[in-house]
Amino acid sequence: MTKAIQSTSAPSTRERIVAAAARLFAEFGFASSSMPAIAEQSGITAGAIYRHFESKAELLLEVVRQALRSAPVSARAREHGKIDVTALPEAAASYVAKDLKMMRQLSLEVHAAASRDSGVALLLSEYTVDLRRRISEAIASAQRDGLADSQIDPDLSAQLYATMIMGLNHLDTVNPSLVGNPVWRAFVAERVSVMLGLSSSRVP
Amino acid sequence: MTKAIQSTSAPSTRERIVAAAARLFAEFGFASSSMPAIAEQSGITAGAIYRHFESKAELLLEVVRQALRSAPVSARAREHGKIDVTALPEAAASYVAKDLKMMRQLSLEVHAAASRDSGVALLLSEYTVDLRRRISEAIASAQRDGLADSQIDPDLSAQLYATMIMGLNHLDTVNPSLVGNPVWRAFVAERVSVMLGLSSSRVP
Amino acid sequence: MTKAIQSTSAPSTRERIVAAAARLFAEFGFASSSMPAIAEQSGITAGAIYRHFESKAELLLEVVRQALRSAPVSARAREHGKIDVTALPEAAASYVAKDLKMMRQLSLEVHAAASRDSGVALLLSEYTVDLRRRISEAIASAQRDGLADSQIDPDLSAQLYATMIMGLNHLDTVNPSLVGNPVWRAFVAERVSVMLGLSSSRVP
Amino acid sequence: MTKAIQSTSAPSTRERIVAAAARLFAEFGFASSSMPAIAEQSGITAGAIYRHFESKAELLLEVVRQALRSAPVSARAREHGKIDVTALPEAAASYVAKDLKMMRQLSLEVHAAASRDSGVALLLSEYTVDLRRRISEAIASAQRDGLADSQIDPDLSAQLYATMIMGLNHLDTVNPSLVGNPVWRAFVAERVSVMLGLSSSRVP
DNA sequence: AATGAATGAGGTTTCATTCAT
DNA sequence: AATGAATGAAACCTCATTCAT
Repeated sequence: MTKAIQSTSAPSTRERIVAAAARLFAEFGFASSSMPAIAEQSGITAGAIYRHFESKAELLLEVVRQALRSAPVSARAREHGKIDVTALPEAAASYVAKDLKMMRQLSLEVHAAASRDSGVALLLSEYTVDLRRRISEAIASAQRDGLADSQIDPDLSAQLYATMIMGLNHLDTVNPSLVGNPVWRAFVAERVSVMLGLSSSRVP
Repeated sequence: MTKAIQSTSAPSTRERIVAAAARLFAEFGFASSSMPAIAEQSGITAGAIYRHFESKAELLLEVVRQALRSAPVSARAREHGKIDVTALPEAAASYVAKDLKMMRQLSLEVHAAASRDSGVALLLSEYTVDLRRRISEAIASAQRDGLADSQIDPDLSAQLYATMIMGLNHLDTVNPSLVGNPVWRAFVAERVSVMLGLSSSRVP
Repeated sequence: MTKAIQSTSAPSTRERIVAAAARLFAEFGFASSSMPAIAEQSGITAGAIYRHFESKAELLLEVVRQALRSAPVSARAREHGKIDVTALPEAAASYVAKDLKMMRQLSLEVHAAASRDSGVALLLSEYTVDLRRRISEAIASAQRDGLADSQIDPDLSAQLYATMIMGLNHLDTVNPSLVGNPVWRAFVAERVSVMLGLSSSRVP
Repeated sequence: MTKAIQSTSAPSTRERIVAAAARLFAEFGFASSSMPAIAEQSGITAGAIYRHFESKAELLLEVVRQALRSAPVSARAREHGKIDVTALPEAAASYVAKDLKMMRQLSLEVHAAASRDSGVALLLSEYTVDLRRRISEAIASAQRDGLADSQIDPDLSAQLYATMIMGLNHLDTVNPSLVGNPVWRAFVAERVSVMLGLSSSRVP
């Protein structure tokens, strides 16, 4: 209750720092986002950040934690407890939305950071391993229900799904004109569906 | 001809600089790769780099140019002139090879750089636009020949193919255990084939 | 009376601050002992120190005051009113005791501070001038009683005695293996005695 | 030869840095001497120091090395190879000279640094151990020649001599009025002689 | 009396770049 | 073509101190 109220009321300094850092990390990358710049965006001084985070690396970890918590897939999963396999294609397609640009860039930055910071790597690994398992289970369950092609390995399928999502995070760089494009969005959903063996494309 | 000879003989200083920069950019990122570090890896001094490149940004451009030139897809395309659509799934699958780790990381770094450096963005855009066009044409051609599902938009298909490849570049971070895994490799090829509508997965 | 009770009961915050500061100054030096570190050792916050001391320099002064008050030589002198010359060699020798390490280090830090802070210099000067005068008088008195070689200038002798004590403060750095060594301790007492002309080393 | 010439010709940047650092360390202490301050005294920028020394700690080590090399006792010893015991009292007395103030302060700072920096501690230890051994041997040799009281342990005597010298380094703080005072100087020489058992003060 | 957030200055160090040699 | 010294800016971080609570 208190939490809910806080999240809508004026953000605390700590929250402002994390938000500013996330924004800057997404836009300029971790290495090119200076503590003074983050401080300025937070309305405080660089030194003050150290009242809230031990180091820049610690701040990065918090940004990563929040980013993972608010990722579209995990958000949906949290609500429903179990992942609904029929929602997967649309979940992937939702990554092309215009207003998720910062989320996409931040996601890429998180992955880049993971290959350079073991703390981030651990966080990300825990997250992806868990998510992959749940997607895999959802697919397997769908296969048992006859809703998905049971010839396809669920684990690898989940992995390929995650791979595609990582690819979609590059949309702004690879083809900005498709950002927010509804035709492209529908196309992604439909092809991912086929890729996962969900579409009964084999009806005569 | 001269080039071919040079590439097998002892590399010139310029080549050594570019190779060192590519390696470091891939491993640590552009911002975290210092000119002294690049120089050291090249066997020279930081100041000497400026005899060959005007600035660090210029060096980045050259690294990007060479990276694009040696990307698996474009390499294949250069040889055959036209892209063979049936080779596309295997080309994508080849991205999971163990010895391409640096290429994958460099590819990601190039895309990250593109979102921050307009020069890199231009180079990358020219490259991807051209590649996408050729893939699109290859798919369209295959469709006319009855080798591919003609219900699928070739442009969007090419785009999705490129997206998947970008996703595959993240393999080392997302699931290192799959790197070089032949089962995964075959799976990727097969599912990409389906995704592009190349497989006659429709039972007779 | 009140003091005596306090010194055995739980120490006041002020006392804890001074004790913590003395410990840290002795170990790391004044400049390298931060207010937050002193606060932490005192079980309070840095800001709280300023309720008790105007500044770090003021805190240093108080530490110096207490250090001078509790120095072995001055402590003995306070008790007996007058200095007993025959006790001087043993007083010097007592500086090598194992449990006085912190006192030695603090003494050195006080002297170092004196050469950089005029307030400390004044305090130290008052202390040493007074002490030297009393030692000198004790020696002169002993000379009149035929207990000391009267050929030796009492003032310079007192000065040399103080010099030797400063040297002994360096024992931990100069030769840690001698700390607490009883042979060394006896040697120091005996030689200082000779140095001051107290020993009738002249064979009859 | 070349060295001798260099030491009189214009000093190199490195030499200027070390000299400036020694001066500042002596006056303000290591912790309170900033790299910008050292740089300014050397006529360069703070960053430039790092072309010559890896870190501030490394610079300290070099300052210590040179300080030990140019200490009066070691200088004398280097010239003559062996230490002449009859010169010891005068060597100690020479520490009170007016123009050695910086040397005294630097010596104290070196000892202070030794208790906080293991690198310095090692350097200092090697130096003092060696010096003590040679003084001890000189005393023992003198005892065999009947020039010194053979009742006195040479090792402890050498130790006490070193202790006295450390005490003399505090002259500027303890009693500035004695700096350069010839009477004091003679007194020190005479009493140290007695302390070491060199004076035949026992003649009837 | 004490906390904890904040500031502003300053600390060490790195870096892209220039230039005399 | 290359070195090595140097600069000036900027990086991360710490600290003495203040102040609202």
